[in-house]
Amino acid sequence: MAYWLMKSEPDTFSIDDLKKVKTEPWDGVRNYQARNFMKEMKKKDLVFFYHSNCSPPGIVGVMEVSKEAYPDHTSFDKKSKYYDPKSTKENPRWFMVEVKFKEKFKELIPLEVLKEQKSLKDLALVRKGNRLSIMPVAEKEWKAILELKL
DNA sequence: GCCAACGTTGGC
DNA sequence: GCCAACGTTGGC
Repeated sequence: MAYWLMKSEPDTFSIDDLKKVKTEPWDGVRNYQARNFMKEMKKKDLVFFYHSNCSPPGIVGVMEVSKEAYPDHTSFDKKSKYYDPKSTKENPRWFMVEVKFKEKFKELIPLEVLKEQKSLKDLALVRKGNRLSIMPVAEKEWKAILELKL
């Protein structure tokens, strides 16, 4: 089993939104590295939910992969803001996974606190200028982060 | 295949 | 709202 972290802007889609709808297709990813990580995800993999572009940014909970990578149909939809003419049903370029709500932390674990952890110095999230929205988390890192929650 | 210009991400 | 860092695009 593997561990991951996925970012979302809470104004667009927050952990509370996920809690309400229970499961959600993670559509709109238009970055090759992030896409490739989604293709590696397996059912039951655990994923940190990260709130980005807000104050304060940080990890707010845990979700679980409930459906493995399948074509992101919003890339075929001319009306969607995620439309990509280079992605076709015959040869889809973009994929998504479906995630299921597991847990919302009592308190957000701030990015600032994550940055202080020596054990997390290799995590892409805390490295300067990193904009990757989906990234792998090592088992050791996963455990270290869970110890930070209240 | 290089690289400048441009658009986006996301912390602050 | 600013802007640094990064990815992508397109001219050559």
